[in-house]
Amino acid sequence: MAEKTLSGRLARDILGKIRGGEFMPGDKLNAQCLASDLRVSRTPVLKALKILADSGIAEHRPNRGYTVADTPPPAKIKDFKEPSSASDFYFRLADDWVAGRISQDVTEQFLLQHYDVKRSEITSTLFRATNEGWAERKPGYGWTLLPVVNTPEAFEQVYRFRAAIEPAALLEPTFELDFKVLDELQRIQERYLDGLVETETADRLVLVGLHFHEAIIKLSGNIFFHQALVRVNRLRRLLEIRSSVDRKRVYDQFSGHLELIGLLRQGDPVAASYYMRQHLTEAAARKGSLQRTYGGT
Amino acid sequence: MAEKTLSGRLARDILGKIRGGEFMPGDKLNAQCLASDLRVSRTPVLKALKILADSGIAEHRPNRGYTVADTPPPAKIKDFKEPSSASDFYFRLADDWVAGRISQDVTEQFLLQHYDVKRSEITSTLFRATNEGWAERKPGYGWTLLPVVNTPEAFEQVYRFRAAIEPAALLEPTFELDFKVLDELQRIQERYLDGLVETETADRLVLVGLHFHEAIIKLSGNIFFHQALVRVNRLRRLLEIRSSVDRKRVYDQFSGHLELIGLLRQGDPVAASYYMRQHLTEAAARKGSLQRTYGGT
DNA sequence: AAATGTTTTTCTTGTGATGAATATGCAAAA
DNA sequence: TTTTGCATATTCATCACAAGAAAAACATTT
Repeated sequence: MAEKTLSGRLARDILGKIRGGEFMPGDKLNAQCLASDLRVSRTPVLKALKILADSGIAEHRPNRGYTVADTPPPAKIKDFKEPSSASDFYFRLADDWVAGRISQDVTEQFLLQHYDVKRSEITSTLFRATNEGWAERKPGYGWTLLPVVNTPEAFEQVYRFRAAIEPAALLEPTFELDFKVLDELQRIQERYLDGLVETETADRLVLVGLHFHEAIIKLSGNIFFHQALVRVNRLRRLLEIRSSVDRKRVYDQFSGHLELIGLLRQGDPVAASYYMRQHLTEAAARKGSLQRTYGGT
Repeated sequence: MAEKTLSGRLARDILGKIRGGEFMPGDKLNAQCLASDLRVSRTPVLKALKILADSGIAEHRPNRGYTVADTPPPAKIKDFKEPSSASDFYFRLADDWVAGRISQDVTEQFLLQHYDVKRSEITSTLFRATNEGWAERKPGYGWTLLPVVNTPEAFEQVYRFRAAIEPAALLEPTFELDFKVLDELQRIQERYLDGLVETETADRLVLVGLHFHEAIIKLSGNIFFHQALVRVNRLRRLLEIRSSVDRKRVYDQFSGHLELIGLLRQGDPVAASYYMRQHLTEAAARKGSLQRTYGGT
């Protein structure tokens, strides 16, 4: 299910709340509360609830609204998956460009013909690519795709940039520990070290790693550090997802994350900052050696 | 003249080349060369040349193309000014938002009715604002404008971020001195210290300051530092242009720039990096005190 | 050949209509 | 009074098509 409509996504979100324990079987699903919580009007929420009711996850009684069903049939639940990023036009375009399958100069018309997408999506994608720094509008018609992120040095440069901002972010005066966030992150890392590293996709492993760093930096309370990191990470996704992942290295990486959480819990941001710098420098060195063999593919 | 068309902008660009000495009176203006130089086809270049010929800046002889006129009438030249940023919808929207003249929640329809712009411009502006971090699409219809950049702390946070990246950028292994750039920057700073500080608009002074830092950081050879700086500077423009400028402080600032150039010329990036950190910390402290009195307006 | 002038083709933007989706207002039920 | 269900009003994406602008192809002159 591709969840193209708002109500479809809302159904997934509400199901997430149910599975996350926010609502227990028999609980009332108040339409107004859900609507303001999800920042939409009641109309799409009601549709979402109807979808859930049709799946047997919720129950509806006239003039009494919806409640969580007592025994949600688990078979239906997998219908509400997240859409995969591989189907995203942005990633397809980036992939084709990095792989050299399309020329440097493209027109919107060309993209319209060669990819099965709407014009609006082409516009927004090119706009986004411009913002990410790998596309540029020509003065007249057409666009130019830039080679920046394509070069092997880009990998190292990203790490050097992160080594400048991430340790600094931990030393911000507005930095504040949020144990709820730390607990959550710790749980995730442990779950992965406990086996998921072997079974999850490479794609997923990279994302979990990125998310860890973003969540930590967000604690700095300085949005500019966080935004900058999110931004370079978007590019990293383009680069790294294509490369294979050495799962042994992922163990080291995730253990390092746990170590960092430990230092933060001890209330020692200076040590944490220092450790973060180390963590990034190591990762950069590994990537560097990987990169040298990677150019040939 | 608003220069809405490509040929209009090309006319301005070509005039710039003439005034910059690239073409002398009597020189031939080869359409093909100009076209590939400006990355467009000959069609809009020819239109631009026609505009210039109509203004008496160029001359046209059938089947011989265009040449620079011997005595370009200076009166006409002021018609080819840059468009002012104040007329830019992006800045008008940002200004109205920061000043509290529009509500947090806006629909595209609302903007369409209250500003005299095309739908496409609204779309791209909101997209840009999203990328700058001060707007966000609601799940259903409408957009939410975010207060982030509005708060007084934003000023300080920007400076702290810059203090993290700018000195680090100067220490990048790929950092390379470009004396042409340094000479140019030095000339500009000196010209301003030599009187322009008093006469130019506050708007302009801020921009010159931003541009200096961006140009220096660009020398690092690491595009991620440069991009991050450009990005936060876009926000600073929104914030600072509204505030008045203390011209005495600008002298200090521009003298500091000259000092920095001096250190770079001596080939001492470590000292330059250290000086940069000082320079930014000072500026932050000044802004901080300014900010405390600024909140009331 | 190379540059210029001219024509043809291609690309993009703007407009308005349409329909689907969302927001909102109101009466009825709890 | 609050919540629900439904009817109505808005909002926005999309489509087709026309007009304008740029690119490319062609013809002509130097």
